[in-house]
Amino acid sequence: MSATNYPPAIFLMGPTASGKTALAVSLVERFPLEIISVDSALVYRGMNIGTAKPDAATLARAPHHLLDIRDPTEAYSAAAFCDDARRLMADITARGKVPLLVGGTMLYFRALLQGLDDLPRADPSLRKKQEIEAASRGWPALHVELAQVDPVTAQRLSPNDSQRIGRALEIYQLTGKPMSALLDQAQTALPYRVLQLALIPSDRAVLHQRIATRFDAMLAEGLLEEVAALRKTYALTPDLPAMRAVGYRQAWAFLEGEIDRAGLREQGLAATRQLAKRQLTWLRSWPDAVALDALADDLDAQAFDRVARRLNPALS
RNA sequence: GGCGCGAUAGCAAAGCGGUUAUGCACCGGAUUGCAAAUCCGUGUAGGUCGGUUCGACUCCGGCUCGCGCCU
Repeated sequence: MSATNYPPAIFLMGPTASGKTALAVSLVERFPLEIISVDSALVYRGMNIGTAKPDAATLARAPHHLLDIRDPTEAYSAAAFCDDARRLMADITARGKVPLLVGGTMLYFRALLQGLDDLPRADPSLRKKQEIEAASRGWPALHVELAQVDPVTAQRLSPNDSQRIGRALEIYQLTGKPMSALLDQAQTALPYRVLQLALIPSDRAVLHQRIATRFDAMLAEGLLEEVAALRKTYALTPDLPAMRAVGYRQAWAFLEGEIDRAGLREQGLAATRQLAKRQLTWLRSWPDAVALDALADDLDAQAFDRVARRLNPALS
């Protein structure tokens, strides 16, 4: 099957608070699309306010796949997302519809598009051991250890990059081979003709303002109560991926008495701004993205036009 | 009115008569099973006027402002 015969798919990418969900809902109402969420935090059950998860009314109009598929005590991953998303895309396509992938977790988008190399999955017990090791000897010591078995990978990592040092060590321990020797194998690129839309706000200050307004709204809607309830329902710890999410980490610190109300707001806002900045860094060098100004008055019209062209070749 | 203390980068906060404090924020970057994570990079700033000095953010004095105490 040649590339031109691949079925269509649409990506809608953008930083937090750029209006992705609203646009996605409008698109679903006008085209035969089904939404797949591309978001590492929306997968968690019970995490609604702080993740700006679409509410029930919105979901009734525009169902989203991959929401509420994990407990906050569990981990999700780029690899798990790839499996889930590819499966859903095939189902949607078989139903005669077009998958619309919406979100801001850029690593997931890239992993889906390019495929992942054949690496072993994460091993929780190994990671636990690493944590203990690192706590007593420090990550730089583990970095030195990595340099002995995988100098190539150690070279490109900072001695403090806990996560990547841990993963590289984990891969070596699981396979007996250095991570660097396992990369660049045949990855399977996504077999779809993908229209990649990127919502990029032209004015950072306006995005920051939207972030502030939204964070205050989350506080008013009961973000703290949500986190307190989660802590009662689940055996949570602050190092779980779910509790390290923006807003949740700060709410946790507040509930622990580590920061006051002002610190909660200040640190929550800063963390959200930093998240948006990192997302924009991905987008800035994204190869085939069609950039749309998230703040444009005719944003919907522009997006509808792009989507229509892709879905109805006769129009273009 | 008098006395004392202080005035340092967006915020906080040190040392120092002549080489980068530092932390946070902001900004830029990296990113292969935790990614809303993790990590990397970028700052001549010293209230104001004058003096001392080869050289002052650092010493001295005036002024302004702030804080405290006193009458």
